[in-house]
Amino acid sequence: MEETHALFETRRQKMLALREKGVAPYGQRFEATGSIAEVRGRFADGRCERIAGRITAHRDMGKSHFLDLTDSTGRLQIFVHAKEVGPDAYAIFQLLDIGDFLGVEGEAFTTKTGELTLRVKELTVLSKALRPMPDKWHGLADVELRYRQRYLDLLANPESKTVFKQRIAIIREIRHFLEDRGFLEVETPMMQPVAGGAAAEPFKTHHNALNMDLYLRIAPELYLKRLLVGGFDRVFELNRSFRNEGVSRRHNPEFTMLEAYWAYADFEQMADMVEEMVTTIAEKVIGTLQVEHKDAEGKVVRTINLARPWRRAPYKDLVEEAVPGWFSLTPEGRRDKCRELKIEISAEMADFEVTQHVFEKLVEEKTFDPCFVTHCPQELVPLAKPNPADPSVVDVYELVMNGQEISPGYSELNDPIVQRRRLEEQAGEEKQKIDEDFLTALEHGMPPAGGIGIGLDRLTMMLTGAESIRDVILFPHMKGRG
RNA sequence: GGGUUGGUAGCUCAAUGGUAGAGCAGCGCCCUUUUAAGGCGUUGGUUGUGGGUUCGAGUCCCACCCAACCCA
Repeated sequence: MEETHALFETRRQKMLALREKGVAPYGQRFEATGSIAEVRGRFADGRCERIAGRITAHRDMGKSHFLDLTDSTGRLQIFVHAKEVGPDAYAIFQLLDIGDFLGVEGEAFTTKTGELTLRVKELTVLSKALRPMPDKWHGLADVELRYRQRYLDLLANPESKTVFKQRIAIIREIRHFLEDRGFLEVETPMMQPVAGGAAAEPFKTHHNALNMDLYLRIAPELYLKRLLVGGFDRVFELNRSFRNEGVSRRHNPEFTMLEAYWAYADFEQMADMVEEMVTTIAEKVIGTLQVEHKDAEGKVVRTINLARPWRRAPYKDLVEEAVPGWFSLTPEGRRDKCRELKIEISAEMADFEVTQHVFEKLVEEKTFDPCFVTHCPQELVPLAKPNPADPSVVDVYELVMNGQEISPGYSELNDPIVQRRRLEEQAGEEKQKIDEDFLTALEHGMPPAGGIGIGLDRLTMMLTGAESIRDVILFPHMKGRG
């Protein structure tokens, strides 16, 4: 797209022509009498108003021109006629295009077709657009352009804008919900000397002045727990974490996570809270507990029922439901069963991994209504507290919905000796991966606590019906153009 | 990483191996109440990039780039 392109050049010439007429093509502040929605709301024939917005349509009738002016609150038709604005302003008007920003002053009237309109008396050029807008009727369909040039997607596709407004509302309501319950929002380091709190590959960076390597956090967990040690009983953080792994429909290298910790609570109270939080938000933001997911043609492909109470079931029961008799089989019998069910497994997999694979394929991917999976095997969640009655399982829930894992919740491990042993086992030879400062904090005493993590991007996908994480992240990660 | 599909004008899309087209946008003209305004005319292309086959390639073959989907 060279800048000598004819469409670009035509608009650039118009911009220069404006300058020659003494009109600044990139204007100053403009005092409107109200937003377009406000002006619409108090519309009365004969009333004088000043509005500003982008020109989004132009219907040229010869001497009469009807244009749409659009701001973030809505659209209003304006009427431009040489007799109303005078010859000088009309000459300026003829240098304007769809996409330009314009301020106008005019008198309200209603056309014979009933359209609310401003009869323009005075116009102020606010900004000249040098590149054309996307197709007004078809919008911007090219998914690659929609992601790479999100501003065009937002301008051309109203449904895309709606999803992002819903995302903003979801995040706002989560904050309200937690603050109402006495949780304090905190900020902890995104650059950490040791990337802890999850098993994931971190991004590495370097601090020049201190000559030290740092990692972008893969989770805020270990710092939030330090705050429990420090006497903050209810804390949460709602912000970005980073994982240096693949990009897919469900993964973006930077993603938004909510983590919350509640002293003296356990995983079941956390499950209660998550259930209440998600249903409250769904009702406030989406307006329903029956969330519809549609295909490209607009046909409903599934409906997620968020009505309470949400199902809670032990991991083993769910696997048995999917494959009756699974836990009576020998390890070899389970592998045979997988072949029979056409579930791919590899020879190196441990037995618990084979079961987990069956869980993912036959339970997780087929569970659309929310379900708290409890009593997960200890091997799957090495950092969690063992269940007092059955040490082979841990006091953890995994919330599954929309075919994905959305949120884990723990009764947090607060025994510093056991925590050290677990971290050492996890780190193996790589002792530098152990956050000693965190272990020191635990040794000073951390109250028993419940904790949760929720992937905000996936939660937003579930609530808005988006099928790709790129549809809920304004500027998703993309490869450089070749 | 593997497979499938796709990339053509600013945008949305066509085009049996045989002259690269339409709608919108743009440009010019007509029109004083339009709603995707309308009418007449018109500009605009290294068909993702680089090779190859062929008398002739958007189309067939190879490599690469980017994207979507599926799989790992």
